[in-house]
Amino acid sequence: MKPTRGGEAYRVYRLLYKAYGPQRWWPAETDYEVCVGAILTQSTSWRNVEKAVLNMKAAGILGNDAILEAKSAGIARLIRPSLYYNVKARKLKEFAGFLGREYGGKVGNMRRERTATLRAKLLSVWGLGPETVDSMLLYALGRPSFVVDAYTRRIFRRLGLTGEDARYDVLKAYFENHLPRKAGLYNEYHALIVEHGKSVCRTKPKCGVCCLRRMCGFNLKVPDG
DNA sequence: GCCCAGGTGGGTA
DNA sequence: TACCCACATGGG
Repeated sequence: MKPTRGGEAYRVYRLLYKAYGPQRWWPAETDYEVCVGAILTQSTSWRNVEKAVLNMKAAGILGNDAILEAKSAGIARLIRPSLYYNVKARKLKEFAGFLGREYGGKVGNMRRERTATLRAKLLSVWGLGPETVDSMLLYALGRPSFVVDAYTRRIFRRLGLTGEDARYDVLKAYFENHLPRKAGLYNEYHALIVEHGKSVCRTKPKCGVCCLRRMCGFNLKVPDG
């Protein structure tokens, strides 16, 4: 199917954009900070991630070499606000080891790789799953790799646009096959989904559908397949 | 007290 | 493949 701006996926995007305006993500100062944040935000609210990132900055360890040199226990203590701090300290070290070995410790050096190749390599790193990897690809490198998260799954299931138990790659393909392959669009779309999800769709609505469905006037069609 | 937060890895059947 | 659980804590 040819990606189009006329489909339901794009229509939902326009509704969200109208409701919340441009989000201009990712909230970070450097590409490296985006990657660190992508790991720290796993199953954690951004507010807590911010505290952890500030602690790392204050301690001067928000860099690849510094993370490699630091002790796991020391990193864990700093990132305590982001939850799961022991496993996340290991994840930061695993990522730093990978980046050091493969790309000289520079996020920018990953740009020489094709997206599919880089995605596969990042997924092979312990602690980096599809959402974390796609966040790095999209927000640190500007690659058009759609990020699927719990909000995405919840909202689009309630809208009836995706299956009840669609797997990550199926949801990702739904967006990438129904939208123009533009990083800027994916960037705003995921950010808008998170904004909507945390502000409105956090609790399960009594009607069982996302409030977006009301915004759409209940006229959304379920796409084929 | 209960539920959830921008997941992921490992174990089991 | 499909579940379950561990990781871990604070705020609504």
